[in-house]
Amino acid sequence: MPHTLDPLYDQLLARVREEPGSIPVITGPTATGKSRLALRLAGEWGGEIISCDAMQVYRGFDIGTAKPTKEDQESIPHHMLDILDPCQSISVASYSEQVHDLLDVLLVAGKKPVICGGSVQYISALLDGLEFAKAKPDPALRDRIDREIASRGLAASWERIRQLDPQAAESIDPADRRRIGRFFEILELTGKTKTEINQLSKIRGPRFPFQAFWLDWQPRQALYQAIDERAAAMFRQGLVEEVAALMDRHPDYPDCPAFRGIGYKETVLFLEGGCSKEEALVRVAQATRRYAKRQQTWLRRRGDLYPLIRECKG
RNA sequence: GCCCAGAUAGCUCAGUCGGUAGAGCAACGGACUGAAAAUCCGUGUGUCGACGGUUCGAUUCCGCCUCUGGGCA
Repeated sequence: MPHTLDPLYDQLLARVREEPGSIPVITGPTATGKSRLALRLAGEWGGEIISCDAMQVYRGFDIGTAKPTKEDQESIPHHMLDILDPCQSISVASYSEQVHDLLDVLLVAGKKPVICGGSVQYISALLDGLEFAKAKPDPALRDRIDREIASRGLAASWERIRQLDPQAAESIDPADRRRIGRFFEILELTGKTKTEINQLSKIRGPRFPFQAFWLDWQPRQALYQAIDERAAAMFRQGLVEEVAALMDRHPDYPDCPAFRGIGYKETVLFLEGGCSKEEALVRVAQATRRYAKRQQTWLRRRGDLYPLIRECKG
């Protein structure tokens, strides 16, 4: 099992020492060992960890999100964990705002932050210094727009985007309900097209001197194996019990974003009698593998990440 | 031992009234600007179980063999 992270840690440390003023950012697909690396770095430095994970923000969602343990959190201060109830939602914009504010505070206090997590869109927003324009989503509006799209038809809705904003139409697939909806949401909220809004949310470059690392395993098959093992371990550690308790506490769980996380939606399905426990495990592992792949796709196109690759043989 | 049904992509299967084949899932690649662990797009050559026969031509029809499932002894 992964005790071979030592050489990678040495690389990490060496790079970090070369740029003393920088803020290390450790990212990569799930189950690669990011947290361990971050913990060790922060431990050695007396630093504090800022989690970059869209699911670990939820209180009570521990096993399925592979949240750092109580002991880890006691030994090293962690931020951005357990800040929301499962029915609240988080977004790139609010995440990056909060982290920017947090970084200001920590740096003034002379702390050494280490950012760590696999929510690559959030990481990207930080590294690029995206400024999000005021187009704050509104659930009621969203609901109404969804209904309108349903009655008008997806194709017709997309066609309307093409007329209003040809440039946006190019990056929105005609079958992408979510983005088509978001387009009209932005339009109603701001009176502007998506392209206009994106120009306002321009990339101004990072606000802090980040130094980003991409932790990954080679070949991908090895990572998949680790993912399968971790999924099984989550069930052994009591994922089902955790989810059952959370469902009890939140009767409106079907509408809560946290219950849509990997490991949670499958376990909910099992608890509702929709599949066997074995089937649920298979699905969790599968969804996690797909997720890891999407994370890699995202990271691959960035040119500013220092790779920390664990080569797995046999 | 006999009878029946199968054997086709990594998996589950469809199909070719004889002109060498296609779905779902997986896998792989990609997109992403306030839901992102989300949402969505693209990619299908595989001794069509083995050997023989019929045929211009067999994965398809026939024979035989092997294996699998079921039934009868």
